[in-house]
Amino acid sequence: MPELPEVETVRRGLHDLILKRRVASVWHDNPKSFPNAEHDVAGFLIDSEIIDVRRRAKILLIDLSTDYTLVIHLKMTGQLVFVADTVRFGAGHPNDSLVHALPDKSTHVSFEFKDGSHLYFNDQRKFGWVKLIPTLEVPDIDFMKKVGPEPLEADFTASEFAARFARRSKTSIKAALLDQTVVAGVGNIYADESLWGARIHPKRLVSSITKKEFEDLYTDLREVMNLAIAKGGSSNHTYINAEGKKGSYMDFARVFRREGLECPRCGTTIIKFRAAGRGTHICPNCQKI
DNA sequence: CACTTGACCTGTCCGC
DNA sequence: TGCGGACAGGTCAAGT
Repeated sequence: MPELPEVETVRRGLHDLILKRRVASVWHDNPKSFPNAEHDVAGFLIDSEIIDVRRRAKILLIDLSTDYTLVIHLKMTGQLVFVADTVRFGAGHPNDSLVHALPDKSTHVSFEFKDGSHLYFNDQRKFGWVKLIPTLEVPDIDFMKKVGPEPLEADFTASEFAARFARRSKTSIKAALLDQTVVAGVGNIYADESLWGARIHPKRLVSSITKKEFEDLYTDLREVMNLAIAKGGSSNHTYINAEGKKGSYMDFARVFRREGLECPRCGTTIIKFRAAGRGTHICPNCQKI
């Protein structure tokens, strides 16, 4: 599900909602969703206090006062939703946008805090996971060692962006954009949206992309991701933020999931096909091979 | 090493 | 209404 803007939206919400709360208990129903040693849970999660909520690429990092960290990947359908009160729902309640109370059948991990509030990890497809790891060991995780730079960092430049693609020169630009070791956090939505912005066909070989095109792609990727964060991310039927609310970026999408509609730049009908193994949307007039 | 494909799961939608 | 197949915002382990 979530790409960088959605994970960042969840991070910001969690930061406001769970900082300084103390963990009372944890429940799970699936070892793949929560594959942690019992003695670590008992010794370093229970009774710990949330001291920070960070993000790297599409991974959330919830730091605990015990020098352990909850490392969380939402994959396709994961959600982290904070619920202050599981009893009363309805108009005016902070979670009134939820169509039903949590936990539900997709809840696979649940944290209860000392004040009675809960953090639910819901995951329809069970690809996501929550791992409890010593904070100092987080950088040693294989993914963390190989993941590329954060594209929205102020000191990340267009020339650095272009240089990252060097070792993926024989694949398509879309496959390379989706490769987390090239640049962190890009997924299917923002790959299509940024390629449309830069007028690049997703099947173009990386080796054929000009310096100017890399500069345009860099600029548009940052613009589109910053806009998406400002709009609270993109929501399909599975994505909601930490308060249970949907994001509105899809109201601003130019090509993603808009096949059959007009290109907002030239009016040509947007088409969908497969590229890099993923559903891919382009304007066939603006983006040519 | 670089690249592509299948697998991991569950739910939904679309055509017969 | 039922059934089969494709597909869904991600990544990893295999295969070539």
